[in-house]
Amino acid sequence: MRTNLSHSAKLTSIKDIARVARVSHSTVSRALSNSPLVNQKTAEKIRRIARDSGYRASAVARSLVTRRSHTIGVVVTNIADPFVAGVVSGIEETAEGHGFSVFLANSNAEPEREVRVVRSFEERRVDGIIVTASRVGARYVPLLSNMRVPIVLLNNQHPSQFAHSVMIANIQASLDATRHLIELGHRRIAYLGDRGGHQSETERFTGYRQALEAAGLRLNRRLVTQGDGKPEAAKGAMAHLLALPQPPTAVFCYNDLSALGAIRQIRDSGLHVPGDISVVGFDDLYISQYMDPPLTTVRQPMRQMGCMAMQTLLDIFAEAESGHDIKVPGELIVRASTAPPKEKS
Amino acid sequence: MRTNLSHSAKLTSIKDIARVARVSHSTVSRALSNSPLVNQKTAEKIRRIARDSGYRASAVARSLVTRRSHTIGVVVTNIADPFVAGVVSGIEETAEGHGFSVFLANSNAEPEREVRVVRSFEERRVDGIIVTASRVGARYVPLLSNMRVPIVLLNNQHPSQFAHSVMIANIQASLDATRHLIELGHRRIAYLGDRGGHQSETERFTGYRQALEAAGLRLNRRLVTQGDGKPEAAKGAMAHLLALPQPPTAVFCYNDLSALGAIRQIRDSGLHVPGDISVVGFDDLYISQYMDPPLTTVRQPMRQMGCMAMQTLLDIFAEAESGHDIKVPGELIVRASTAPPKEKS
DNA sequence: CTGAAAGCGCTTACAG
DNA sequence: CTGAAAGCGCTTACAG
Repeated sequence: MRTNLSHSAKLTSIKDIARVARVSHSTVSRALSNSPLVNQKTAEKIRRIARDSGYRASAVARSLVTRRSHTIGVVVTNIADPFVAGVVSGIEETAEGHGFSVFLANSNAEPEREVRVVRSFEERRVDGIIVTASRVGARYVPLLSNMRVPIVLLNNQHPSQFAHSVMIANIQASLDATRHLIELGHRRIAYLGDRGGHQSETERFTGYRQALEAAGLRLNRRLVTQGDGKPEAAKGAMAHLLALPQPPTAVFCYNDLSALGAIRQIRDSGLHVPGDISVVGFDDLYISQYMDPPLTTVRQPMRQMGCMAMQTLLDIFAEAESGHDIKVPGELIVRASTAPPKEKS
Repeated sequence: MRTNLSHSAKLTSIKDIARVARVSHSTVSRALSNSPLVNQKTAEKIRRIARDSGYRASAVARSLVTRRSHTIGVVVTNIADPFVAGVVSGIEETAEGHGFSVFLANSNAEPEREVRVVRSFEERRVDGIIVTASRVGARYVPLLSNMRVPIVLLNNQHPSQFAHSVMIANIQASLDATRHLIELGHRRIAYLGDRGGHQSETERFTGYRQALEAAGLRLNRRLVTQGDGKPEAAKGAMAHLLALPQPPTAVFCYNDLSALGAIRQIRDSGLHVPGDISVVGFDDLYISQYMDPPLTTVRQPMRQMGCMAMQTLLDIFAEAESGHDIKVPGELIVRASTAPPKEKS
């Protein structure tokens, strides 16, 4: 006598299955979690019933008792930023590979919203949180440090001592990028930054400054300007640089999107890249190799950094507390947007 | 006598709060959900205690009893695709605005993985699912149609009749784009498609074909080629078109990323856009206006489409079952990558 | 307005 | 190997 249950009504709980299998719900629970504490035959029968009926165990009920949700929360400024998307892709990849689901929330860089989503993550009892490229200020730190779940910060403004972090080695990478321009023969090198005040910005500027210094070049404040990490603002900043009595022959940009805007402006002004002005970016977005000209830039291994952040969380869950302030080296990718300056300056 | 609880040990459940407030946990529950069934003073006291102790209600416990998780699952092929990122951004925005959290999962366009993540969403008891730009084939449909939660498909291959959908009006938009090229005077217009077989691809090709037909132009099969929606494959396909004895004077691409690759190849072959060849894309990604030349393309309101998909879900939850097969019009954005052909053909 | 009770769907000692 | 029992942290009739 076989139990044929294909296409039968859905069994929605362990009790339903227990009833048709004529065992206790404890046994069903054990069978479905492959516990050895259950007779082989019985276990198989139970599993078959579960499969045939399309039963799906409730992760929420399980979470309630195990106190582990196998869920993490990821808060990003803006998922439409290609850097962020790359990172999230890496996070999701390794999370999924370990049976974790990921909640994603945009903060739009609004402090209140960032606080709100972190709060909601707490209520959902996530096992950990990753915060990517947050620019939210100091008032955010206390909230984070009060949390009972581990937090990993990725390229964040305020690497709080309460949290673990994954960061690109901004200073060294920016130094490399700027030195590349110096070695090409440039002397009037501009820095087109992000909005001031956060760590990545400060560090990238520092690398730029150190490279000039090491080459015995004077830092010219007029060649230091700000965008906001997006093309439009960079366009404006570039226009400003081009209007200078002595415009730069090269510009190191905070990121690739800024470089995109800068190049657009250079073109609109009737000049050429790299003929008239060399441009270097930061990120190596997927599209940067297809830009015109293909962009010289610092590669951040975005996916990999996402993986690392998730792996850090997994290590912490497993209590394999290793050193968790990871510094990832950037890599200078030289393409066609940089060349020796036309004129000697 | 005031209860001062700032900095006290964390109260982790409603019972803990009940104890210090000297009421039953039922009353605490009511107070925290702003039920009118509780004395004003008592309610305030309870809320103060909760606030001061950093208490966070467990959404998982609540979900278990209410059978609503206020959670949705979003499955995407690849979050690093800028179109997808735009859509997700819209979804998240309206979800957050209505107290919903979103699970994000990449399928990498692998059928097994897509099935796996949908299954995991079921276990997590999401209230609804949005599937974006899936290319997963027919074997996926039965899984979806068996689900007990509402599903919204966004620009999907197989708009199953079991699910609701939000789709760009591919045919009309592609017709407009191709007609734009015809009106500029082009006669040898190529179509650089995606991999065959899915709906968006088929429809965009149909629009292209209809435009030619309407203008009395013959469809030339040699001018129809395939990429995979990404720049690299498009580059190869473009190289193929350029090698033709009679190369096209214009090319309509499946999407902006394909256009990016096509333009790259045209440049690498020493030709100019739009001087030698006009190029039209589809999507209007954020970067497309900054490309060189700025890209003529069909705008898909990605964020808005994401909002619509989420709103559809919200409507269904509210049982305001309206018509839920939304067709969104595309908009042709004419920029600098298209111009009249040099030679008369 | 308030509390005791039942129950959401699981897991896991505990006792056989 | 199996089942009865307790409990995870909530909500919500039900009875006062």
